[in-house]
Amino acid sequence: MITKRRPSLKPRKVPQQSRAEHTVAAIREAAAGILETRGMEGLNTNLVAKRAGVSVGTLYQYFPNKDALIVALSLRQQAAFYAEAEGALDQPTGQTALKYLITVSVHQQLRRPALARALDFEEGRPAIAKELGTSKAAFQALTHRILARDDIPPQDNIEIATDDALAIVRAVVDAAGERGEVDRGALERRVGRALFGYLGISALDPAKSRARRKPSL
Amino acid sequence: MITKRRPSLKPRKVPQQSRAEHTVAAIREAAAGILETRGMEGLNTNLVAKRAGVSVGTLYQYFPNKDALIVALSLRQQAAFYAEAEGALDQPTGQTALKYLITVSVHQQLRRPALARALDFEEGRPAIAKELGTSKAAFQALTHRILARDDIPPQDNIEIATDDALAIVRAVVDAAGERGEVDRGALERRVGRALFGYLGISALDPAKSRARRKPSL
Amino acid sequence: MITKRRPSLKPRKVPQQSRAEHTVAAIREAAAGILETRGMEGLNTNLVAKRAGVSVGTLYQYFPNKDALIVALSLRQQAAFYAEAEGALDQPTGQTALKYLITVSVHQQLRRPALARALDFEEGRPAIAKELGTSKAAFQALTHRILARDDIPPQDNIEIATDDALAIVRAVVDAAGERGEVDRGALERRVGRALFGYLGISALDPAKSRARRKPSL
Amino acid sequence: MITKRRPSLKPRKVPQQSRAEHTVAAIREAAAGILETRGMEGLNTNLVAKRAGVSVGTLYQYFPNKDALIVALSLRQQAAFYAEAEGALDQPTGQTALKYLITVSVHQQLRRPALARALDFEEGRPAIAKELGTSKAAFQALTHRILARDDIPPQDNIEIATDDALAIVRAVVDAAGERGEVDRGALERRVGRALFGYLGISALDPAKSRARRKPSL
DNA sequence: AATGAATGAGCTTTCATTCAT
DNA sequence: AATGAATGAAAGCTCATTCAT
Repeated sequence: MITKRRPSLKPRKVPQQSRAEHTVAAIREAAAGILETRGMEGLNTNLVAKRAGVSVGTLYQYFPNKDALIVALSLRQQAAFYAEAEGALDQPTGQTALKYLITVSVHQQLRRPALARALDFEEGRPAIAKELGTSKAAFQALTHRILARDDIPPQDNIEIATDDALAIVRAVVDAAGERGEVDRGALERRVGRALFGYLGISALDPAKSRARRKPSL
Repeated sequence: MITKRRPSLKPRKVPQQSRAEHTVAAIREAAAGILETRGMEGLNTNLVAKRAGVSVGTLYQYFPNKDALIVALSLRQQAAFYAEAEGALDQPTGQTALKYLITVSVHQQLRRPALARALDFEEGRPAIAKELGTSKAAFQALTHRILARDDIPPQDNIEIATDDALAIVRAVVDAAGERGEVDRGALERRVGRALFGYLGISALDPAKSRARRKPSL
Repeated sequence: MITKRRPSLKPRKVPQQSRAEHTVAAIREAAAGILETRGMEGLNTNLVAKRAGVSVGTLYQYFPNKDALIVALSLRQQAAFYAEAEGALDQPTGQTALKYLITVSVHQQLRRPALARALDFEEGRPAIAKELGTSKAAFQALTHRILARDDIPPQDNIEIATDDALAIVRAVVDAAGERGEVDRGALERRVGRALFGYLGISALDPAKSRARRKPSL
Repeated sequence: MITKRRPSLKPRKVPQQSRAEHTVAAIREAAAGILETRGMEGLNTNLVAKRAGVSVGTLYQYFPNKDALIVALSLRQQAAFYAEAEGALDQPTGQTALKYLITVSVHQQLRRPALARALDFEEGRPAIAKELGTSKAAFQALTHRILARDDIPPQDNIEIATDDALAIVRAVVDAAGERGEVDRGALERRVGRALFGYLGISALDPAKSRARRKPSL
C-alpha cells in the first residue's frame, strides 16, 4: 500500500511528564520485544499498544506512524552504541581503537541479537535510512577518524573502507548471534582477524606493523 | 479461519506444456523485477501476476503461495551460483579456490545486486530457510572442503569458519552493491583481504604462508 | 501460506461501550437476516458488514472469523431456547414436561424457521459443533432428566433416546417450517404423536400409561 | 457469487460409449467420495476431476456445472432407493408396507451415511430441489399410496403426513448414522415406534389395530 | 473427445490509522 | 491526554468455468 502523505518520522511530541516518559518507554520496549521474537512481520501497532498496556490512540500520540517506532528503536540503539564507541577515540593507537570498537560492537550486538539483526535490516529500508542519516554519519565519522590514524595502512578510499569495516563487523557478529554464540572473546578475535586483514594489518604481528611499514618514523 | 495444512513451498505443478513453461518464467521474472525495485514490501501476488501478464489464478497454479515464489527465486539463484562455484574444486590450492569462490560471488551478487540483497535477507526468514536447507548445505559443504585444504590454516571450528566466510563475502559484496560499485577487481581484492585475514593467511605473502607457518613439515 | 493458529470461535472482545454493543447486535442481526434469506452460501462477511452498516474491520473486531458469527448466532438461539425449555422441569410429570418441551421447540423453531433450519445444519459441521459442545450438553441433560421420570417408559439406551427425541422434534418442526405452517397447535400434536410413539407411550391414553404399565407400584 | 446464466442441471450429454460411461461413473464416484469425507465445503470440481483421473474439461463435458454433479448423485441415490422401495407396494397391509419402507430407508441411508446426510441437505437447496422434483414426487406418491391403505388411520392431511413420515425416518436414521450405529434391527424398531406413533397406530398391538379401530369390517 | 492452462470475480482476513468521546 | 471503536484499502488465495490446442 502506498502511504498517502508520509509524515515525519520524528516523535510527535516530546514527553514532558514522567508518566508520558514511562508510556513512551513502555511502547518502545513492547515494540522491541515483538521485533525480537516475531520479527518485522509480527510487529503491528495494535499489538504493540496492547503489550505496552496503552491504547493505539496513545501510541499514535507519540509516534506518528509505524516507521517512527522503528526509527525510535534504531536511534536509541545507535545512541547507546555511539556513546560507548566514542571511548575508542581515547585509545592510544588506531589498532587499539579498532579493537575497542570491535569489543563495543560485539557487546551491543550480542545483548539482544535478534533485535539487533532485525533493526540492521530495517535500517536498510530507504524510508528508515533517511531518518537515521545523521546518526549513521556520526558513526562513520568516528570510524573514519580511527582509520585515518597512522598505524592503520592508508586505504584507497576511506569512505568505502569505513562502510566495509562496519559491514564486516556486523556480518560476523550477526552470524554469531544467529548461531546463539555467547563466547565474546572468541568472537572478537574472529572479527578482529577479518577486519585487520581487510585493512591490511598483518595478523601475525599487529603491534609492530607500524614499525615495519613505516620504518623511518 | 480454519487451519489449513501449510502447503509445501515447492512448485505446485511442473509445467508440461511450453506455454506453461513460458508462463512460469514470466512470473518468476516479474517477481524478481519487483523484488529488485520495490523490495519485499512492494511484492504482492496480484502485482506479480499483472506484471507477468497472467492472472493471479495462474500464478497460484504454479506457486502455492507467495513464499514459494521467493523460494523459487532463491533456488534458481543458488543453483546458478553453485554451478559456477563448483569450479573452485578444480583449483590447485585452497587459496586459489577461495579466490575463485570470491570471483564467483562477486560476479553473481553484482549481476542484480538489489535482487541478490533482497533474497539474502528473505533467506534468513525461517519459513524460507527451511526450504533452502539442502541448497545451503551444499554450499557449506563446498566451502568446507576448500577450507579443509592444507594451505589454509586450520580453523578452531570449521563449521563456524565456513559460516563466517560466507557471511563476510556477502557483507562486503552487498555493501558494494548498495553503493552501486561496478569495479569487480577492486571489490574482489577487498573481499580477499577480509577473508584471508579472517582465515589467518598473511595477505603479504599468501603463497608462502604454509611454509612459514609450518616450517617443521 | 503460513499456518495460522486457528483462532477461537469465541467473540474476540466483549463490547465495553454501548456503541459497541449496538454494533455487535447489528452485525448479528445482519448475519441472521442473510442466513435466513440466502442461506449459508449467500453469507459473506463483506455483505454482513454492509448490511449491518459497519465496515468489515469492525466485524472482525468482534468476531475472529466467519464461523464465529455462526457460533454466536447458534449460541444466542440455544440460550433463548434453553431458558424457556428449563421450565419443563417444573412440570409435574414426565409427559407434561415433554409436552412443554415440544411447545417450546415449536415456538422457537417457528419464530424464524429459515434461520433455525440453517443453523441446525451448520451446527452439524464439526468446526461449529465443537464450540457448541457445552450448550448442546446442557440441552441433552435437560431432556435426559425428563426421559428418566417414571411416567416415561424406560428406554434401552437413554442417551440414544435423548438424541433421537431431539432429532424427531426438530425434523417435524423443520418440515413444518419449510412448508410455511403457522398452526402451532396442530404441529405440536403431530410432534407429540411421533415422540410419544417413539418413547412407547400409548397415544390413546397417555395419562394412564404409568398406571397401566406399572400396576404393582 | 452469483452464477450468471444458470444452465440446466441435466447431464450435458448422455455417454454413448462404454469409455464415456466409465468416465462418468468415475467422476460420480469421486464426487461421492469427497462429499462423504470432506462434505460440501471440501467438494470442488478440480479436485473431483483429479480424483476421477480425468481433466476438468472432461468433467464439464458431462456435467454442465457443479450443481449438476450433486443432482446426478442425488438422482442416482434416489433411483436406487425408489427401486427398492417399490417393493413395499407388494406388501399385504399398510403396516407391513411401512415396515418394508423403513427397512429400505435404513438400509439405504446406512450404506454410506455421511454421503446420504450430505445429499439430504443439498437436496434442500432450491437450485437442487427444483431438479429433483419428479423424483421426489414419485417418492411421495409411493408413500401416499401406503398411507392411504385402510389399516392406517386416516390422517388429517395426507400430504403433510407423507412429508412428516419421510422427515421422521430420515431424522432418526441420520442421527444413527452420525453416531455410527450399525445395528439395523434396533434402529428399525426405533424408527417404527416413532412413525407408527405419529400415524396413530398403537405401538402396543399394531397387528390388531385395524380390528380394534374398524371393528365392523 | 479430451486436456489442462488460464481466467478473474469474489471471498476472508489484516492492520495502519483516525476520531468521537 | 487517553481511549478504543471504527475504518477500509489492500493483500492472499480459491475455485467454478472457459477455451485453445
